[in-house]
Amino acid sequence: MYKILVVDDEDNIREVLKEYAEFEGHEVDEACDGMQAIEMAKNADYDIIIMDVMMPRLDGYSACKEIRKTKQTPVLMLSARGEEYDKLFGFELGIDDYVVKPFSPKEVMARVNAIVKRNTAASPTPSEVEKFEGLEINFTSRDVFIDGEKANLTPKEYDLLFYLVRNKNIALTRNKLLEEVWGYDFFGDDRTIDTHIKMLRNNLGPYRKYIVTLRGLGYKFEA
Amino acid sequence: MYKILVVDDEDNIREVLKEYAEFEGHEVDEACDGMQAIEMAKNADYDIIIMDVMMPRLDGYSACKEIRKTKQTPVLMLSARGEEYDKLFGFELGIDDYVVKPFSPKEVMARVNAIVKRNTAASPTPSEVEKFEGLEINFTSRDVFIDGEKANLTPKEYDLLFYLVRNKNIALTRNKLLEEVWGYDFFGDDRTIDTHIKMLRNNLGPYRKYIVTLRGLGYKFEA
DNA sequence: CTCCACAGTGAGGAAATTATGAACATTGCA
DNA sequence: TGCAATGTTCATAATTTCCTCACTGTGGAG
Repeated sequence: MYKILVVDDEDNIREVLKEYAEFEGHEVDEACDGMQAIEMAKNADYDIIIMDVMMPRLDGYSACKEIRKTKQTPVLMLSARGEEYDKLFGFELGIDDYVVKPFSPKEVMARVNAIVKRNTAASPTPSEVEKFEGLEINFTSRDVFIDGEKANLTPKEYDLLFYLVRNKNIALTRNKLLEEVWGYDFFGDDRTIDTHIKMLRNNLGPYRKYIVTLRGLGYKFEA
Repeated sequence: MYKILVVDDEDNIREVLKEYAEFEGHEVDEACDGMQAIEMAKNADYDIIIMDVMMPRLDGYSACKEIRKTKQTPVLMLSARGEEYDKLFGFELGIDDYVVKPFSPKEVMARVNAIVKRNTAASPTPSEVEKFEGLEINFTSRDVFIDGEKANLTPKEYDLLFYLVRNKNIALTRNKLLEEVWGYDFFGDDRTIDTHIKMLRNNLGPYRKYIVTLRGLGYKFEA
């Protein structure tokens, strides 16, 4: 899912792009002109900005130039035919790509995907880590360390722990856990959860205290 | 000055591009089809390859795929109208951009400049050699040394190892591996991965320990 | 204090997953 | 074309993990 800013003064173009992008599961904000675009781009982190060249108040190139002063957000330009000079100009400004009107939303989204992919591929995935005293959980490498020592959890134990931690301080019913960790199609014994909780607790050593039993309800990871 | 390889079966297109590029001070080689392009791309380091999609003997996509196995040379595709699906396909293959025929040489050169600029500016030389004890991996020369001795890996084994190492300490699912190493269009058996992991491990000798099995998930290179 | 519904535990067979070897298919090349 | 190397599939073996179940422990309502 990307966060996309669509900037165009024509309502129907914004609408078409927004619809298509949301259909693909992205989140879309809109702006009507360059000034508004600058404002919005500064206040939020977009994965990409799709912007028209010709707009009232402030054109796309100037807006791009201004935005680039503070953010490296990739920009895909929409331009009318016969603006070749401007295109060249655009690349120098650091525009990532442009599409000539009229375009198909499909083509635009294909380019959006290409650009964002290119942009994010370069950064080496910061590992996601949670720490609670000597209990360290690394979601990226799928490691759990207890006082510096690597715990040897089974797949279900990992899944269960990860789910509990991702939802820390939230009361989780047995049903919820079964559904989320075991899958909606699991129709097994309730004791199954208890058993895995037991194993998990054993594996967590002194940090078993974080897993709290909620009598009559389920469990909770309390941090 | 860039070193450019122009690949197209139509003489006049090659000629026009060559002329324009040389006018801008670049050095241009030519190839008439995919096979020839692969050959030339392997024997020289181009800053960019401009390649037609439709060609006799071997099409542009296949050639691109093949070239990308050994080199990271950026590729700009030339395609005829009405190949929208292929465009999408192209981006997934790692094509950097494409231009739809008929195009103006000026537009093509603008994109060439943008791509080469992007490629040389954005990449702060990711370390091309990785070492783990006596296991040395050279991404550039595609060599693997084990205690100073060169390992004789098959192409797939290289690909797999390189991908694992490039994503070291990240839990990789089987699907992810299939998608990234085999390609999204591979619809084969999951056990295929296991087999290659096995061979890779055998080839790594004492350093097989770096490849960790994540039961229920996939594998990980743990350094 | 007693009861009892609910939680914790231990163990073994069932089930799932991975490792491996070999057959088979494909590719590249002489 | 035929050989050699590589890649894929598949059946089987080797592991590991999961689940069930009977039993024990326990908190708190009454």
